[in-house]
Amino acid sequence: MVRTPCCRAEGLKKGAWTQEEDQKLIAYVQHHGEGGWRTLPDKAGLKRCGKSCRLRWANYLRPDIKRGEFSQEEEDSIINLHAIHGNKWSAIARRLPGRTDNEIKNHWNTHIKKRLIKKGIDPLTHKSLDHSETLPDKSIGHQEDDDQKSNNKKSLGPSSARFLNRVANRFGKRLDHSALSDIIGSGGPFTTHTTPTTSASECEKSTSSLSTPNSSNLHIIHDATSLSSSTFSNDTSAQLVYDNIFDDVEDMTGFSSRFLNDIVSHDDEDLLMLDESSSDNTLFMKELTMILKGDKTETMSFNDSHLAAINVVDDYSFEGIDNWFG
DNA sequence: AAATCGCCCAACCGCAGGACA
DNA sequence: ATGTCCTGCGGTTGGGCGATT
Repeated sequence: MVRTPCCRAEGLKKGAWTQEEDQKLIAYVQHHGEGGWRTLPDKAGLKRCGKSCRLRWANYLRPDIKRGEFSQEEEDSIINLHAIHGNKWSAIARRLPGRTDNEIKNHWNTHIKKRLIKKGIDPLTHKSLDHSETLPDKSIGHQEDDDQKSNNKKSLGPSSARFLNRVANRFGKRLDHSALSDIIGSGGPFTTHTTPTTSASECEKSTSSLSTPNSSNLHIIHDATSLSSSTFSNDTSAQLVYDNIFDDVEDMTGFSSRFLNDIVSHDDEDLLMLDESSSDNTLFMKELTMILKGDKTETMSFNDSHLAAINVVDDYSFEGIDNWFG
């Protein structure tokens, strides 16, 4: 396999870094900050290409890097996150403080992958390698076969349920869980089934904009990580539901459709742009709360009660929000 | 002791996409 | 609208090193 060098310039060093080079790089970054990698080597007196410097810093020299063995907890997280994100190592790394994407990728390829295969689990699909059954492994994530997908959709019922799930996920990331439960009461979708899965990744960026409905009863949570551990269930079977939900946008109508499309189709943006200071936000949340508390609910079980109740609301129940929205 | 094998992981590569002129 | 620069990402490589023969 022939490769062209990443850096065209002659005389640039490649391969392992020396201590001296490390020191130069550290000193430069500490003084000037990260960035400007292209010009950094010259300024720092390094005979390396900028890319190499960036990699060295990001994967090895950064002060916040946690070195050493991966804990069991970290490995579990990696498996779960891989089930959600696939080989999106940077996305996984963002959720494992102190670990780099490269480190996680290496650890996956050299340890976890093999271990999963040994256990008879396909590391790609997180399913049993013999295809006879889906393992009850907690790392099972978004990749399912079509049959199961269609079954899930079937049992899910009206599109509004999907919509509500998404709303629950979306808002659940921003709102204090217990506060919301107080409003909605037990059994509401916020109480048991919001998960740090797909929606968590969607929300990770969205939390930064803090376009949060305003209410004295609703507390904004800024830290998505804490939400992952405390606010949301670890029941990954729920992830399956949500991922199915997220796949299905076509049959949405009216408000839910617009709402969903906004949320679903733009992972990188927070399009639920409600002005934090606006009283409309409170109105919106009241509407939403009323719907979530609505009489027209039914309990839905999923896959032998992997899931507890999810409130399902018929589409016409969205009329209020629909009108409000638009 | 020397040769070979296999694993690990730091580093490299090409590519995609955003920012900017 | 286009081209260039720059950064970040995921896939891959290859050197180091311990284990085995």
